[in-house]
Formats: sequence, structure tokens, C-alpha cells
Amino acid sequence: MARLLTPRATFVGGRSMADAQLVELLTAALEAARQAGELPDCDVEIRLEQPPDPKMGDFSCNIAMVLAKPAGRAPREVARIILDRLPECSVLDRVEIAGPGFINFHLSPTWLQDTVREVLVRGEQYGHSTEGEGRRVQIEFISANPVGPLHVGNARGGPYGDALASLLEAVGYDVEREYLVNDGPDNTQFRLFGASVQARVRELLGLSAHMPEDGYKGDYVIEYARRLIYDHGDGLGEIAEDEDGFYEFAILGQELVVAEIRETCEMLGVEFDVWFSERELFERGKIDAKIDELWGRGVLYDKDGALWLRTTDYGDEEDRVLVRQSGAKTYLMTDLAYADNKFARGFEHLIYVWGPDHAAQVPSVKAGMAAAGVDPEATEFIVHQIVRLTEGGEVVRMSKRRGTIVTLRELLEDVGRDATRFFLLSRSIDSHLDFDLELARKESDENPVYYVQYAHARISSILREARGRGFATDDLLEADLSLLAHPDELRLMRWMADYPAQVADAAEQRAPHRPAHLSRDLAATFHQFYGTCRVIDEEAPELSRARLALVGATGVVLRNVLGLLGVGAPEQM
RNA sequence: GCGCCCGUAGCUCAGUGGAUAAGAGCAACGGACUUCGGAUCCGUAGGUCGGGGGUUCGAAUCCUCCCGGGCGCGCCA
Repeated sequence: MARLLTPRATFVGGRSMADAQLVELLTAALEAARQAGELPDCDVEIRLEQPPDPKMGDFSCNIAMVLAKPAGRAPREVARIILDRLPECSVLDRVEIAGPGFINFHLSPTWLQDTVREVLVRGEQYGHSTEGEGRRVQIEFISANPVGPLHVGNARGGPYGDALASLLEAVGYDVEREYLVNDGPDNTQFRLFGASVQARVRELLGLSAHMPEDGYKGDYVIEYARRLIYDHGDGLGEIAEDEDGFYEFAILGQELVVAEIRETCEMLGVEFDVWFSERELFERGKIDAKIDELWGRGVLYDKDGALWLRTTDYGDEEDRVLVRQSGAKTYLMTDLAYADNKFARGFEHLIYVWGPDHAAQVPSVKAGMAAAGVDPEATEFIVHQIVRLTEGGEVVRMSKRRGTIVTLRELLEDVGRDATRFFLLSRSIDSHLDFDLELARKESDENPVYYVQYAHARISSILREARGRGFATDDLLEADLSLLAHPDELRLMRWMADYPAQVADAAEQRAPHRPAHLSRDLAATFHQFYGTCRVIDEEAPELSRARLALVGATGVVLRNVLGLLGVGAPEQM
């Protein structure tokens, strides 16, 4: 997978202020040690993390262990060298060497309290960074063939692509979401769909009909046929039953299909910036132009009446056909022309999110792009694994006939947008996903999405209650945050301080399931705080104000993390 | 046959080469409300990280072989 992001050491925006400060201190110490000849001159990534136990400090760095080998010294010895060169800093309470060679930083409590302030000031921008420097990235996802409604099988790519786009936006990229409508004249499946629609239309008109052997025989095609007759009249029966006729019907049907898909995406909360028509590539002559260019590169040859691309020269197992004997172009051909079009629109990096059924074509598309002169680093292919629906531990076979869920729309109508998105996003994209319908329907503590949303509703409720009892909630920044010293308060603040780094990591790893886990974790941390720390207490107004600031900040971060997922943060439930 | 993905607690899954301590949720068991939302919290129990070998100061994580499961392998997309 191409590395889009630079190493974290060079990047400050995604860190809390304390985190960034420590990196500066460490960089200075390393530099000093190098100049003194105590450490070798080599590139290292300074990475700070939270130790497993707060007693070990607020931040921990493994740099001494990383440098042990090149320095030819024991890790703890390296740590000592770095420590001796570490500049003085007011934020540092104490620094110690621990375990095999970790450098642990204990910070003065004010830095955590500053985090609360930072969250309140930055609001929905908290956790965001500028590392992407506005570079233009495009994510193409779902892009199901326009031959029927979106299926549960396509469902995973939607929330994934959308949430990944949000993550990349959060770290400063300029991201566009795109859906490719495969309505090209040479798309065999699309023509087959057209022939199927025509057969249904003719049946309804009482004419002779020829449903193709491997045609689209689902009932929904009959619905399309009915709509088309209603919209266009009996004249549809006069369209010839030949290739041109099939395509004509495909285009007619496609308008209905795409409208339906758009509606489903809207229900899912996915908004595409561009719906790109493959047909336009053909109509604007982009395909033929691409073929000419490839001839010029010397990567094409004719064989068996077809036109082949020498992908084997670029790592593929066998050469691939670009133009079939019939003269029709293959998907690879249009993919290459389409990629040109994307780069011409100014994107520096292209991300393709594909279903598991497309996994096998990744190597040939990569090789094809290399043959066409595309920088391999500029494209990235992410293949997600399948989704199974389960209910009460049993796998639900998706079947129209049995009345079980088939379409994404039905799933959304059953469990709602928030549960659909949260469940689909909560697993690593590399893993198969079992979607437990029964659990997703539950409005109880067993359902993780309600657990997280409940935390937000509770926060809203506390703030409402506080206002009702005469506390102002619009001047939280003026609270005396130094009063926040309870272990559960510190834990909550520490969690929020780490959040920007977590977002940066999730974006770098293309892992929207991490914010899903983070949201659960933040909710739990908050609930725990709530259990031990009474927020509203008229007897202690100053402490109440400080805690209201902490609660408000938690609400901000919870909204932000749910925002990455596209899951709602309700004020009440 | 070849390729990709997975195998971690009863179930569903996190885990980015690091800490005498492999984590969540659900399920099970035992506790906690005169007060801010109990859709909550606290605790107990539950593991040969599929198995063998290797690399490393250090491996659930990297390499390799084997076992088990999923998906894919068209001049369809």
C-alpha cells in the first residue's frame, strides 16, 4: 500500500501541544548527542505513546531501544545519554528510564488542563491537523454496476469509503468522493441488463420477449419495466431487439437504477461529490486517445484479433486484453483512461475501494497502470472482505424469495443509519464481518452504538440540567481547570490529549474501525468519570464549573469522533 | 492448482516489533441508586494468541512450513 503520509516525527498538527513539545525536546537532545559523538547520525522516527499504566507517566518514548543497535550500546545506556542532553522545560515534572529502555515523561498537571482549554477553543477542529497540506486525494467507492439496487454485499464499501474520506480530511487532505457509474457501451453486464429490461417491457406489452439465459431475472427489473412504460409509453415496443436496442434500454433502466442508488446512499448518509459516467469517456474519445498513447509507449500488440497490453513486463502473471475480438473494450481499458481523467482533474493520489470480488484484478490494474506510466505510489487499492448477516447466531441467507434482507435499503430500513454505519465500520476492513441484525436492532446496553450515543445524550443532559440550576455553560473557558485532579478526571483529560494522534494514526492506516473503537472507549471513560465525580454541586460552584468544562470538552470530542464515522450524536434519546 | 484475507476468552472482535500485565464488548456470576439520564458503574471468572521452526536484546505482530476457514481466479464487471 502506498504511503501517503509522512512519518509522524515531521508532523506537529496531529499532536496535542504537549506531545509536540516533547518531540522538540527529544529532537534537540538527539542532535546534541550526535554532535558530541555519543550517538550515530541516522534517521529515526520519534514516536510518543501512552504507557499502559498512568503511573508510568503521561508519555513514553521507545527511541532509545530503536537506537540501541545503530549506536552499539544497551538501550538503557542510550536512554541515559538522551536524558542527559534533554533541555530543561517547565512542562516536565520528571523524566525516567523504565523497563527495557523506555523514556517516560511525567508532565505537570497543567498540560492536561490545557488540553481541556484547547478542545473547547478548537471545537469541531480538535483532533484535526494540517499534515495533508491540502493535497488533493480522490476516493472512489461502491461504484456498483448500475444494474440493480445496492446489495448488502456492496454495503461495506460505502461507510468505509466515506469514513476514510472524513479521516483524510481531518488530517488536512482535500478529498473528493466519487462514484463511477459503469454505463459504458462496451460493458457486457450493462448490456445484459438492458436486454433483460427490454424483455420485461415486451412481456408487459404483450409482445414476444427474449430474456437472456444469464440475464437479470429479479423482480425489481419488472418494476423498472413498469416505470419505463409509464414514463415513455408503448413506443418502447418498437425498439429493435439488437445490440443497439439493448444499450438503449440499459441507458433507460440505468436512470432508474442510479436514482435508486443515490437515494440509498442518501439514507446511508454518504454524499458523493461526483457521479462519473463511464459513457462520457467513450463519447469524448478518451478511450481511443488512450489506445494511441499506449501504442506510442510500445506496450501494445495484436494477437488473435484482440489488442493486448504487456502487463507481464510490469509484474502481472499474464498479458491482458484491452480490446476484445469483438472490438469491445475491457474494464482494464476503461480503467486506464479513467485514471488519466482523474489525474487530469488534479488529483495527486487515487484511492480505490473495491469489493472482494475485485481482489483478483488488482495486480493487473496495477501492472496496467505501470505500463501506462502511472506512478505506482499515486494509486492505492483497498479491498474489503465480505459481510454476512446473522441473527441469533445463525447466518441469514440473503434471499428475495425467502423474504430475507437482500438490499442495503432494506438493511437501513430495518436497523437505521447509525447502527448500519457503526456496525459496518467497527471491524477491520481486512476481516470478514458478521453483522448481527438482532443486536443492531436492540435499543439497549448490549448495542454499542446506543452505548456511545447514550454518553453524548447524558453529556447534553448534564449541561441542560446545569443551566436549569443557574450555571452558565457558555463561559466554560473561564473555569478554574486546576481544580480537575481526580484520577478519573485526569484519565479523561489524558484520553482527549491523545485523541489527535489517534486520528492521525487511523488516517495513516486507512482504518476507520479505529474511531469506532475510540468512540466506545471515550464513552466508557466518561461514564466512569460520571460515576465517581459529581458534576453539578451547588455547594461547590467552582469545582462544578471546572467539571462542566470537562464535560463540555468530552462532548466536543465525542461529537468529533462520531462525526468521523458519520454516526449521529443525539442531544437526547 | 494458484492468489488474497482470516485463525486471539463460550460468542463477536481490538491489538502500529516492546513494559514482571495479551485487551474490549456480549454472554455468566456477585455487587452499587433519597441527588446531575441505571440505556450507567464497580468487581469475579474466563487464554497452549491454530501448530512447528526461524529472525530479534524482545514476536500475537516479521519470515517459513503445516493445519483449519472464507473469498476470488473470463477477450464479464
